Amino acid sequence: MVAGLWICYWFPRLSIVYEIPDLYAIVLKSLKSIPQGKVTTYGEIGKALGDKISARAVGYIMATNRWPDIYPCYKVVGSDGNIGGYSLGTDLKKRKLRKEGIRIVSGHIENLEEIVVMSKDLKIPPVLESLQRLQQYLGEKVDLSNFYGEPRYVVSLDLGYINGPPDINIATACLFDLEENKVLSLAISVVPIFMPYIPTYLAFRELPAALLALEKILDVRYPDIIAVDGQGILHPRKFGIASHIGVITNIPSIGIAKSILVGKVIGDWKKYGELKYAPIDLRGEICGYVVSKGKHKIIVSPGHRTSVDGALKIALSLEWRNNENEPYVMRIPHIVSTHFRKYLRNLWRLIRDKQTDLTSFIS
DNA sequence: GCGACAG
DNA sequence: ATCTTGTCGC
Ligand SMILES: [Mg+2]
Repeated sequence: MVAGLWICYWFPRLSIVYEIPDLYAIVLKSLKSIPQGKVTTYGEIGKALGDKISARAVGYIMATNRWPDIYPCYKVVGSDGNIGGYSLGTDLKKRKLRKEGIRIVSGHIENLEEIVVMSKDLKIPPVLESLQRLQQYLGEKVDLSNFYGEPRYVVSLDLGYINGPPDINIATACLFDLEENKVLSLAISVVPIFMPYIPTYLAFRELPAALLALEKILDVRYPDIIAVDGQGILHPRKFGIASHIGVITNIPSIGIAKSILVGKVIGDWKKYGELKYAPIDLRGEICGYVVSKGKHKIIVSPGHRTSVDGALKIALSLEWRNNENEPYVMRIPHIVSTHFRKYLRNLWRLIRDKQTDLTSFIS
């Protein structure tokens, strides 16, 4: 009997989750239609998906292909003609390509333009275009006027990953009382996901697990605001994951990230107690701020029903502990997700390897 | 060739 | 984001 550890889960009620494509299946299945003697590139597949920025994610899907005999990922090479990597060895990739009559000189295909299958000829629907349109459509609903009053109850959201495939998300939603500075509730979700990380499409990777945990917390209490690990409107389409969660729940939200996706810090730092902050410009508009404490920094931007200044004001009010790299309220879901991930990983290793220690592990 | 790319 | 031990800095 093969060892197993199964986590049972259900989908969030919010319907966006059903629109998220299985990029692994789409890309892997498309490889079967590449004719003998032809190849394609990571970039062409990315273009066919609807955004060339996904080229590296395509590489990740190839690298983690568990069925190389069924899905011929050796037919995908670099756009400069370099044949690229192969988990079964680069030599085998060369041999498989040569067997189809493809000429390779020092790891390089000389006549790539003659044998490459272009994006329009790949059997791949432009799913990223649809997701981008969804971001633009929902982005028009973002409200940047500030909600009324001082926030007391906040839900902070963050995730950890177990690498697959399928990758698994562990999301933690933390209901936190800013007045008493204490945790009121935690909700943890474990969800397999079929979207790789693609810059500017992060939400579609993290939304299913994040919403599942968030919905459970909303059964306890609606918070004044949701603080999401990621960007709000500091996004090419002004619709990062914090805005996305804000709009589909219609709850005020802010994004708190550790680095910038787009935009530029404008000089002109100001002091606020132990903190310093400076505005971030996106296409001539101030869309967020960098807030720093010592060597650590966070990037804050409004998500929904919050103003840029309102988001800054909240960020400046959050408590940082010791020399930690982010405010305490954001650190909790991060730590909980990480611990839960390690717990699951250790439990799995135990089931797989050393049955006899199971009782002592659990106690 | 270099830089840029939330998690 | 994760992998992974000891090691460096405050
Ligand atoms: Mg995170």
